[in-house]
Amino acid sequence: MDPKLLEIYRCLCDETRLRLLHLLKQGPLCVCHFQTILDVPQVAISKHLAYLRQHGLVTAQRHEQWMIYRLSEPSPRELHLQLQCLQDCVQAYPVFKSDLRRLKTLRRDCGWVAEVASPKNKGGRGKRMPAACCDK
Amino acid sequence: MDPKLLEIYRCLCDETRLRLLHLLKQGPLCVCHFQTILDVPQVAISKHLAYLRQHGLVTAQRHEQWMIYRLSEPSPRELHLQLQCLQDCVQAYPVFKSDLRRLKTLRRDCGWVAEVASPKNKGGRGKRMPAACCDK
DNA sequence: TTGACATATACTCCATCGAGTATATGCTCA
DNA sequence: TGAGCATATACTCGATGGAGTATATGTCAA
Repeated sequence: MDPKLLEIYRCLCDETRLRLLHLLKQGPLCVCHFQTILDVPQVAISKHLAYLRQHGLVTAQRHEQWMIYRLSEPSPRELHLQLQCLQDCVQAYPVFKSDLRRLKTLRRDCGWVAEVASPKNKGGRGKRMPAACCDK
Repeated sequence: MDPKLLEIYRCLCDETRLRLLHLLKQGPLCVCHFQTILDVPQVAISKHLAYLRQHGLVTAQRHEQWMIYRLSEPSPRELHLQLQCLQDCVQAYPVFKSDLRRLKTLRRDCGWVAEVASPKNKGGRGKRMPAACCDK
């Protein structure tokens, strides 16, 4: 059996990874933002992101000192369906809601996040990330 | 975090369990039919069904010497969504197609399966299961 | 070039999982 | 009551997963 679907499910059966994917569904993010939002030790975030990367769900790209993670594009059909379903399921769980709330705050306060998340406004693309990212 | 969603994902990250759930989505089945369809050792089927039962995805009911498994009713929202999504994802995988094919054969040959699966035709409900179920 | 920061990797420990084998339980029928 | 069938449980073993700690790597800026 094509391992894809199983791989996806294995990626989805950890709370931290669910939260990471849920956030990534809103747009690319760097590790330090995940740390801020999830309030989980750096090493855990990093390892879970590595896991997701090894299984092809996300890709990473260095930008100066920061690693930017985003969902794989183009996403295979199963992944797309699963992430949509996750999105629907997650409504009832407070953690995900508060993650979203924190993400919005970050977007407001950190020019960079807002910009990468919705790349329509390209003014200053890649130039607005402050020294410690968003003055974290 | 309410463990429900994670529990569901953990149940979904094994191929045998995916196949079991996929079949149960079509209607109740007894263990011997799972064996016939999946061609997997009895003990494996039994243990995976126990796993699904422990996590509330399926229920079991004895009928004479046979154990009839069915999806939990009413299914919680997440489970419903997930099983629907599984259904969609699974289209591309030959295993699941051939499982369905075998299920249809069983329904044709085994009065009992056909009857339990679509309980509209109630004639002889519970009486038509032959000695060794469907003469397997 | 040194120090600070962001992130990744290596290593250990413990829990869980899945497969296999053997055996137990529950039911039916002769 | 004993045999046979359907199913479940106990036990072992090896693989994988997740947490924590320590350390390495890559980048920037002074």
